[in-house]
Order: sequence, then structure tokens, then C-alpha cells
Amino acid sequence: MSPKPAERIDQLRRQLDDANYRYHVLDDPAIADAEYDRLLRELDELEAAHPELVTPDSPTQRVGAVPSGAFAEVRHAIPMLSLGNAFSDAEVADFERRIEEKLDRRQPAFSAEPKLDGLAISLRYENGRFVQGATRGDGASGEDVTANLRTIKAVPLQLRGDDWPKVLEVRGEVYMPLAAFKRYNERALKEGGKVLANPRNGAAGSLRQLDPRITAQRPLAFYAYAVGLVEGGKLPDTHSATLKKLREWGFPVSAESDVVVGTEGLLGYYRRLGAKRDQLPFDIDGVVYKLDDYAGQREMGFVSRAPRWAIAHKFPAQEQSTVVEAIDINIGRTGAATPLARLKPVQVSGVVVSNATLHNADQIARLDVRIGDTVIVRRAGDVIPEIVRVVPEYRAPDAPVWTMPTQCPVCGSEIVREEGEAVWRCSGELTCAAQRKEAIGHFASRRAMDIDGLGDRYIEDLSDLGYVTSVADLYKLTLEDLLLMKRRADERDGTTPAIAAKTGKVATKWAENLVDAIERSRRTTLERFLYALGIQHVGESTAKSLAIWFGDLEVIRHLPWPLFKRVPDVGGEVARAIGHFLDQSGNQQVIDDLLAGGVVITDTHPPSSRLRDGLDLATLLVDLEIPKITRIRADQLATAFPTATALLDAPEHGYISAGLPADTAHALTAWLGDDANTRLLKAGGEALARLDAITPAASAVALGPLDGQTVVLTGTLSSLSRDDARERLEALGAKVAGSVSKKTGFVVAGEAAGSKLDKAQELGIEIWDEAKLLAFLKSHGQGG
DNA sequence: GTTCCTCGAGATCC
DNA sequence: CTCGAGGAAC
Repeated sequence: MSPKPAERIDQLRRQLDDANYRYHVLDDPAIADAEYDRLLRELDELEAAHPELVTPDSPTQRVGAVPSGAFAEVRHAIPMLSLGNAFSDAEVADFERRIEEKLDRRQPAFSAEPKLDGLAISLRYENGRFVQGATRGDGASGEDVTANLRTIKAVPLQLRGDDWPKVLEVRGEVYMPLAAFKRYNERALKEGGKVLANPRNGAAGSLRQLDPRITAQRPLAFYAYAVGLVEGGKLPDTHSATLKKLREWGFPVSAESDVVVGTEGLLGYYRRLGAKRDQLPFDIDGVVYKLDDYAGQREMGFVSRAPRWAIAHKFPAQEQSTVVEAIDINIGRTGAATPLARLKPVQVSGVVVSNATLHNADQIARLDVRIGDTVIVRRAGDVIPEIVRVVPEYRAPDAPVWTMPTQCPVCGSEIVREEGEAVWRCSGELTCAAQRKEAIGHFASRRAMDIDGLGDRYIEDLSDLGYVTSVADLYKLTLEDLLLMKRRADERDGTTPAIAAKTGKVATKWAENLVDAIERSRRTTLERFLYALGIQHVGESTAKSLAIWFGDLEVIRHLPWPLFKRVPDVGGEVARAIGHFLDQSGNQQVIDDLLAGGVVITDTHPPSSRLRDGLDLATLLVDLEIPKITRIRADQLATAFPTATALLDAPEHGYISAGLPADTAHALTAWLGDDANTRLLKAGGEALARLDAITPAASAVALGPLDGQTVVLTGTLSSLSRDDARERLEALGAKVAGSVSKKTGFVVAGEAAGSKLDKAQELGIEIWDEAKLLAFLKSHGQGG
């Protein structure tokens, strides 16, 4: 007998609240996400069936809400900086050289110390007494964790001696010593308490306890490594002397810190510590070098939020060994068959890794990975798991060499490889269910038609049960179709349909939402529409260019392929791919069906006046890639013949009279001997005339302040989304690119910026922080 | 040769 | 969100 709904609702709410609290506040998730979702769904359905039992504080009433206000915010008087990273000796040498050059000083002295893997905090002392402690947060402000910091015995509550400044901020790292971490977990295991995932999370989670009594039981330690605000007192002239002073005042300072000289000194320290790494009582992920004297530091200054006088030299990414349990093939939207290694789950630098891409067959061959092999994995750039190499000693003697399957695991079509290409492709195209599903998923994705709620699961069912075979079918779906589909899917899976509300009928809300989302997606832009079609080589950027340059779907869809080359960054390959797509009657039919299904492109406009450049017969002839027809020959022909038709009607000696050498004229005749080419030239000529009629005359274009600049965004911006930032920058004439090169004008670095920021620093490219970006946008009318 | 875009991938966060 | 491979454009 199941419990009464009111009791069950109560129980669920308590479970969910508990899970939420442990997740958000304790940094110690108790249940898996899927379990959480399941409980929430159950509660949601129960509440739907009993609306009178819904209360404002039910977890369903604040889904995704983050508990806030647990800790007060503290603004750091002096921001807590982040550090640039070096991963190689060469980068360290560059760092040292930049300092030598700028300060015009040989072999400067550095203070070197281990970089602990813990949590950066700031401690404030007034008149020698500990008054406030805060986490680093975003560097500008953090959380007030004073009460918790007080419980750490390594944090002095009262400074020793009497020569300390009236106001002193000390920065350092809270961490959990390895031995204490191990002891704590052993005890927790025995007593059935919660086990900490790793020392770093242990330290972070402990500091964010709302109840300081819990923090007190955690074995936390602390090292001081820097000083922030100083008032009413004076510090020594060097960092190393300051560390000594801090020690006198009662702060623990790493015993490993040292003063070294020049690049040799830095690298020597790195190797000494690297050799000791395993014996240290705490985790470190690298070492930090700081120019020792403060005068030099001041002179070096800052780039963005990182000082130019300090750098973190990271140890190589952590590697782990595991076993390849299987090598699966994934079929992508374009049919690309990507091998994927299924790994025995293993912890690598803090996360559990169970899959690793092998990119392509060549990669597997290079590594010679075989099923059952023991392999070394690491996280590339500390993010993407990758297989570094195989451990040959552990290979079974009879393990066969892996080869790419010859047939698609989904549709059975042949898997083939284009001459000279690296990727293998399933040749099934849209007869392959995997490719169809991926195509639909791409069409519905946020950056394409943005059909919210059409996730993998529904696509799977809609496709498998035959409701949707082309993307146009989405716009024929009715509420009844969806409900029927769900019923059939439930029958197939043997699942019970969810029961809804008062009517006692099957739940329908999801279907209503999906129908609404499909309806909303009908109004779209040309750029999104073109991208959504999933034409090979046409990603967001190319779709946008096409939309800007041609402005009109009806123009585009009947354009012969050479004309697409008029768009910058579109060359023969891409143009042909677009032409090939449009040549297929099935694709034209899909476009017709989409329009008939109510899709409306809202931003149709005449072609860009810039298109006028090169909108002539000579350029068309060049773009057609006719053998032997160079720019010069094309110009001669265009001078002699006013139109494509005239050219077509002329005999071969007509081309010779136009100035062409005999063999070139002959090549042209031969080329025109192919009917398809004749049609292409004819269609090209007609398209020229059409475009000529609708393209406005070129006009002077107002230049934006960032015209011609390439900008790269990285990290998370807090006050506006990436898309937003991109649009505004583009409105000012900038080109927003995805990767940093020496042509990049400047890089906008938000929080948690990754390798792009490193690359920018390496290349010495200007770096803007969010504040600078906002100020710039504002001063150019793109604020707010 | 350089630079950029496309495409596919995995993990984390919610 | 980020990374890496590959390939297209210039």
C-alpha cells in the first residue's frame, strides 16, 4: 500500500531540500543528478495531481534556484590577482627575459615557492587582531568566511611581536594536508560519515560550511604567501623578507620557499621541487616565481588581472593508466565516423574519465591502441581526456590490431574515405538514421532554429517511430501526433504513461510546450535558417556571410555555385558544397516544405552593395574554374562578348579573335562540350543579370571604431553573455574570432579564461578585462 | 605558410 | 565551455 499523497509529498520535499543543501552549500553531493531529477519529477507529478497541496516553498517552485546570502560579500581592498601560467622551460625563459629587458637588469632575484592546490583566501588584521577573512571569489570580492577561518589553528588570531602595520591583509592558501585527508576519510568510512572526494574539494567544502563547528572538525591548514592592503606600518623591500616577517608575526610560511637567480635558478628550483613532489605533505600543481624586490614589481606592472612580475610554472598534466574496454564508432551529422574509446572509469586531475575521443583512424593507428590495452590518459589542457600512449607490456599477446569497420553500425552502409582525407564517412547520407537524427538535432539546436525542448530523446522517438524523417516534418507535427507518438513509445518500452492532474488523463504539458516551441521557431533569420540546413562547410560564420551578402533565400537557393565565391572566405570547395546541396531536388523540396510549413525569414533584404565588386562576366569565368582560363583570358573574353549568351553562341574561332591562344580557345570549347558546363555558364549569366538588377549601387560604408580589428572572447563575462558581447563588438565593426593568433587585435578575458588567454599573453597581445570592454562599449553607444 | 572555420568530442554546471 | 584535428581560404 503506497503512502498518502500528502505524506509522500512531504517526504519528497525533505529529500530534495536535503540534496539541494548538500549540493550547493556543503559542496558534497549526496545523490546522483539523475536520482535528484527523478525525485523532482515525482514531486512535480504528484503536485500536478493535487494542486491544493502546492506550497510556495516547495522545491518545484524554485527549480534551479541557488541558495544565496549564506555568506556576506566582502570587497577586497586590493584585488586578489590571478597568475599567468608557464608549461615549458621556454615560457619560463621568456618570462625571465621580459623582466631583464624591461628592468634592464641581469639575473634578477626571484622568490620561488610551491603552488598549493587549495583555496586562496585573504585575512584582515586590525591592530594585530584577526577581524575578517574572505575567499578569493572572483578576485574583486569574495565571501566572508571569518567564523570558519577562526577554527583553523594555523590562522593566528592575534599577531606576535609589535612591529606590524595597523591594518594588514595577508593572503594565503587554505589546504588539507594529505595525511590528515587520508585519516579523515578512513574515520568517515568507518563511522559511515561523508567521504571527501579529494583534498582540494575537502578544503573548499569545509570553508563553505555554514556551521563553523563542522569546519572545526576538518583538518585544515594554512600557508601565507602574500600581503594585500597595508596601512599604518611598513613592510620590507622584498617579498622574501616579507615572508620572513610574516613568519615572525605568527603565520605559517612554506618551508620550501627559496630565493633563486635568473632562468637557471628558476628551472633548477622547479626540478628540485618536482623531484620532491611525491614526498611533500600536500598536493601541489606547480611552483610560483615572483620577482623578489617590490620596486621591480611596481615597474613591471600588470596585464589585465595578472601581474607581469610573477608566473605559475605548472607541472605536467597528471596522467593515469586505465584499460580500453571497447572502441565504439560514432556517426556524426555529416556521416563522419569517429572512434571513441570506452575506458574503465579512472580519476584524472580531479574528475572521473570514462571516454576519450580517438579523433580518427589515423590517430588509432599512430598510437596502435587495441581493445583491452592498458593506456595512459590525461586531460588535454586539463579539460578534454585523451590517450597519450599504450603500455605495451600489458598487452595480451593475441590482441588484434584495430581496424575501422567497413559498415556503418547504424545503417549498414559502407564506410568510406575520400582520397587524401582523414575522416571516414558513412555513405548512407540521409538513409542513415544516425545522420538523420543528428541533422534534426542540429536543425533544432539553439544556434540554429532554436526549438527549445526538442532534445535527443524526443528526436530519437520521433525518428524511430517514423514521425519525422526530414526536418520539414517538424512543422507538420500536431499535438495529437506527439501524444500518439508518446503512447506508442511507451508501449514499445513497456513504460507507464505519466498521469496528469485533475482530469486523470495522460500528461500533455510537454507536448504543448514542444508545439509552442516549434511555433516560436517559425520566425527566424536567414542566417539561422542557412546554418540550420546543415550544409557541409557552412557553419555559423559562413551562414552569416551568405545572409549578409545575398540577403534573400530565394536569391540564394537558385544561385549557380560559382557565384558563392563572391563572398569573402568562401572559396571553390565551400561554394561547390553549397551548390551540391542546392542541386539536389530533395533538399529544394525540404526548403519548400519548410516554407509551406510556415517558416518565415524575417530579415530578407537586397544583396549587399559590396557584392557589386566582381559582379561581372570576367569574374564569373574565373570562378567557373575552366581549364586554362586565367584572369587575363577571362578579361579578354569579357571585353569581346557582352554577355554569357553571346559567349556561348560564338564559335571557337570567335574566342581566338577575342585574343585567346588556340589551345586555350580549344580548352574552352571542350569544356563547353559538357552540357552541364553550358548550363552552368548560362545560369551564371542569368544570375549576374538578376543580381545586377536587385543589388543597390555601392555606397560609402560608415566605419565602426573597431573596423578591421579581430577580437577574441574567452572566459565568462559576468554582466553580459558572450553572444551579446559578440553582437556589440560586431556592431562596432570588429570581427570576433574563435582563436588567438598574431593578427588578433585584442583579447577580452573574463573569469576562468583558459588557454586563449595564455596564448594571448605569450604573443604579447593586448588583453582587456570586462570593465574595459564595458567602458569601451558604453563610450561607443553599445552600452546598456 | 598562416589563420581561421567547421566539426566532433567530453565534462561540468545546473 | 573548451579542446584538438583537419581542412579551406588567402
